[in-house]
Amino acid sequence: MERTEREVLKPQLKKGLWKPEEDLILKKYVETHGEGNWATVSERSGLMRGGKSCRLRWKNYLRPNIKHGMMSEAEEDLIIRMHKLLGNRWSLIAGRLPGRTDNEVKNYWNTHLNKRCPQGKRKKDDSNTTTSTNKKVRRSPHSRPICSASPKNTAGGSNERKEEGSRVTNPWLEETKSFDHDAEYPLSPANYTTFFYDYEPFIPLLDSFALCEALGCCSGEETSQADCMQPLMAGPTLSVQESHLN
DNA sequence: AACAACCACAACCGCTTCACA
DNA sequence: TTGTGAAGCGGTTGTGGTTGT
Repeated sequence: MERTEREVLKPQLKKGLWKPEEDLILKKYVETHGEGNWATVSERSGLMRGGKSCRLRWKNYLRPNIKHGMMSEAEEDLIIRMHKLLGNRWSLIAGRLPGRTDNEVKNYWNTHLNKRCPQGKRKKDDSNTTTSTNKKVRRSPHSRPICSASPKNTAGGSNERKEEGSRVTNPWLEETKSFDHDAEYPLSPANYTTFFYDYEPFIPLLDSFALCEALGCCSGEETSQADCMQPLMAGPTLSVQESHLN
């Protein structure tokens, strides 16, 4: 078996599942030195793991207050509604679920909830979707997410940041202006299987109460939008809604 | 019992964005 | 203003357990 260039360059890095003793080392290291500087963790802690791997392991598994196990019905319901609203923005959704990580939410969606959305389920032979064979190919910004009317981001990148960004134009919206194939759904080119917005800042344009409605958090008795959203604002993020409410 | 198929989740990968020199 | 490393993100793959034949 030929070794890849990466393996030659970093032959010492271990991959695969973490062992309990490795967890212990990482946990002790972070407790002593704090989070951050992940690139140096391997050499300073003695772990034969890459910084990325250490960071992920800490973030998704070892960090205090991480909740493991079954999702409650409330959590599940919130994921569904948030996903409907935000699309595959797992970190944002996870931010609403104390103790849950983006990876966990993402996995839960893909393995449990996605099944309930058959029309959006990816097919292996669907040329519009990303498969193992086209993984390296940069995804078109117009690629559809599964089963959602969502502000899908383009491949990679942190999406919250984009919302705060100064980008004003959106190639997707610009391009749709010239679409003339479907008057009823001007934002939904015919070859896209589901309707969604590909423009992050669309969210602030949402009426707050519409947002509440989508999330089902309004009882009608709240005195303000902030009160209404309060139960969903437990986490540290969701800057979109928060900023919109302020 | 042995094997295959399926499922759930952990981990990896490639990319973008940010912070800072 | 630009370059670079670190961090964060979502998509995808790998692995181990479970179920069916």
